Amino acid sequence: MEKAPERPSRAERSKQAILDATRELLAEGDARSLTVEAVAARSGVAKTTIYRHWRDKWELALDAVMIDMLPRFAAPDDVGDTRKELLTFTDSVVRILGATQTGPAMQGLISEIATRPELAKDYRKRVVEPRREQLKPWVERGIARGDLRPDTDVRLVHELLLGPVFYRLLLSGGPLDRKLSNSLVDAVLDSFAPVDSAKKPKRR
Amino acid sequence: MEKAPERPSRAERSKQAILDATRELLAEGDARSLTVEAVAARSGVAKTTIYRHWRDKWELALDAVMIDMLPRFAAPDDVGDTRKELLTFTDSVVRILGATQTGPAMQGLISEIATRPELAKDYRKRVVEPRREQLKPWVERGIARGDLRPDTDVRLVHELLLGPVFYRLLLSGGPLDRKLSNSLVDAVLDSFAPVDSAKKPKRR
Amino acid sequence: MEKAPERPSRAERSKQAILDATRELLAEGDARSLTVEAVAARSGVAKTTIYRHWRDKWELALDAVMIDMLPRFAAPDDVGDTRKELLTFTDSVVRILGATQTGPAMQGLISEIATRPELAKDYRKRVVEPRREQLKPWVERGIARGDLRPDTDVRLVHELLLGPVFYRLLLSGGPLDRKLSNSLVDAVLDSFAPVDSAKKPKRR
Amino acid sequence: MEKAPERPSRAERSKQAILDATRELLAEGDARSLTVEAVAARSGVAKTTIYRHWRDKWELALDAVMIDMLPRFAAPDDVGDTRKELLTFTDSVVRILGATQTGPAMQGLISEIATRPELAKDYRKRVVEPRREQLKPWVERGIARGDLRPDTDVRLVHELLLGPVFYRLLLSGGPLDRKLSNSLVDAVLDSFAPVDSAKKPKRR
DNA sequence: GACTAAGCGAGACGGTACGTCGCGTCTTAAA
DNA sequence: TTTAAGACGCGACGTACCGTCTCGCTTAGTC
Repeated sequence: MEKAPERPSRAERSKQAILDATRELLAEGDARSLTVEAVAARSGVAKTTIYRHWRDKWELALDAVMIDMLPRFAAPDDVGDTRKELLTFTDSVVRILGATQTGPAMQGLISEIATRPELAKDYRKRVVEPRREQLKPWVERGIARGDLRPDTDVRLVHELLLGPVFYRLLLSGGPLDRKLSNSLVDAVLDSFAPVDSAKKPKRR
Repeated sequence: MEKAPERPSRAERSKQAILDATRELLAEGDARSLTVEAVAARSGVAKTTIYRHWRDKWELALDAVMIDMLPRFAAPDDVGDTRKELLTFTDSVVRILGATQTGPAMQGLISEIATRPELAKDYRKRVVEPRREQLKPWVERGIARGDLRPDTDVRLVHELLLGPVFYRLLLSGGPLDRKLSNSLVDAVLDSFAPVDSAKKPKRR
Repeated sequence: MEKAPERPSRAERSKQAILDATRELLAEGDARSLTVEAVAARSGVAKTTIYRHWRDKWELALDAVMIDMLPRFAAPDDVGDTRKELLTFTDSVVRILGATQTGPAMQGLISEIATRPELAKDYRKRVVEPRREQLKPWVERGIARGDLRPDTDVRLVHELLLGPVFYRLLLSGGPLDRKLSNSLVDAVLDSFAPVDSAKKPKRR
Repeated sequence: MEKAPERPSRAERSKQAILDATRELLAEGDARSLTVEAVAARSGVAKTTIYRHWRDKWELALDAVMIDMLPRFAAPDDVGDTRKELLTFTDSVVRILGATQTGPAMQGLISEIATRPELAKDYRKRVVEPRREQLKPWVERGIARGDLRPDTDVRLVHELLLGPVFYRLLLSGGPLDRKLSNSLVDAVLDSFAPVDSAKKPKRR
């Protein structure tokens, strides 16, 4: 006989409740003011249960942030236009950080990520590297199309596109908007343009 | 008769002792594990005295970090070579963050800077803006020499040069070295090269 | 099968440890020099735990003092002799204040009791009133026996017997001894003697 | 030529300002909440100056209280009526403690007086003993008039009259009013009435 | 009538304890 | 057996006042 439609286990259910509560709380304040006690209260779960699943509140916060962040990564579809593709990539990040609760959350979380090896490793594995891998086919198609130099370094492209975004989020306070994405993509396209590229007009 | 060489006031002396102790402690751990109590103990100063001069440990930490950071800013001397000049600018930052205690300190401090308006404002006024102002004459000379386009945006140059550095420091974990500075300067020079620049060989 | 002899709960155990430590410390100094931090250290309990059970050190001190004071109240047994009964009452107080650590403790505590309504209320409810109630049957028997006037005011008797004792403890510094109790009881017996009492010799 | 009317020295003037400010502050709160800093601010005097004249705030507070208390002692005039005389004595204390700021001040001060030998000594010398001396002629006249027994103990009379007053002020919280003074004087008169006194009606 | 040293205001300092917060652990009782 | 509920040990926080210590400026009193 068929099993009922997979009611999640008790453990799964409380895990979910915890993550939901965490995301709610992150949306209300920033990660710095997140409190395990508040998460427990909000989710109706005992503090003990939280610690059963996460080492501490930072790992929990990182997990919660990822839930909102990961699904927003743009898929590396081929739309036949390198600029458009890079813009899709860059702008998805700009919007996540600039227009959702993920921005403030990352602001509060970043010190923990930067200073704790486990968190840093986790973040790189789940975010930095996937995003780099995702960028790769786009860059490769750009090279194939003659929009980028054959020796274009994906890593550097990645850093030139996202570094300034985080710099604004964390330090300079500049606006995270479409203009930024555009400028960054332009800069990268110019920077890695083939040496012998026809002197076509460079700006949109 | 000559005056004695101006012994600093008591207030100045304890302020200095506090800042020194803070810098020592930052050098030993990161900013996250900095403790007002430890600063007091190390400096031989009462906790109260620390709170008399700084709102909280983060403002203290920021001040202490600046002491090490600000004097390291390269002076915008004219050496007649735009690449060299931009490299001086970029590399000074890379070295401060990559080879001194300022790197770890900033890692622990950044969440506070990013989330607290007063700290953010202070940081921008004392670091971001001066650095941008400092970059301006270099960029202007680059334009004058025909190495950069006349419409080159100093702000964007600033962000393209430093954003990736912080991205490595905080998230991607990539190396902060001479190679990075070089790549960034190359990218910027290519990106903002005049449209009609002679097709001289682009790399060193 | 028999249950084990009810090991007290953790909460009870730490409460007890706190009270014990407090009583020890009160015995060593007076209530004014009592420190929550010292109580915590002595009892091996966290400061927080103390504040979980008592608003502040004064409520704790009062509780601790009561532990030593309350069980010493003499029971209002009928021994057939009004003088003896009143003496028992008075002397129990004189001895508690004069010969145990309760005296010094009360000296340090009294300002708080006198100035803080909650403490005052607590003290009256737990000490003043019970003691007055306790005195009542003795006075009533005294009236029945013809040793006291029928309109003898228990409250006033109470105050005449104890007021001078506290006055010595707190202000005049006179000795708290058997002689005092005797004098006070004599005074009260004379004061409230029936108008028509036979002119029996008035002193012992 | 005549000297101007003796302008007090600077030291005297600031001493006075300090005492005035202290009395004002005592009138606003109780002695427990008195702070040296507030006294300095209110009197426009430096903290140092306060400590030049008083060991600590308690000695200052005691001095300030005495200023209000001492002049209120009733003079032991002979009005030809023992009851009236004792009532004058008792009621002056009841009114000082019950109707002026001296009551609350004493409540906050008493623990210091009781626990610190210097303060206790000072208080006894300036208040307890003078008051006892003052009571003496009244008692003696009472004996001479046949209202009191020849062996009447002034000290005990003193304690029976004032002990209950302080007991109410500090612990029982009963009213400090004319009724109390009356009851106490009655009790004392009855208590120390000559053995062979005519059985005159005992109450007013 | 100017000079000088004591006394003063202002206010920072070292210090003790306060009462609070949030962490991560441990206990207890119920489901 | 796993969980919710919640007390606990701990470490640091930022605050309040204490009593002390400079530091110039005033202010009497002395030459």
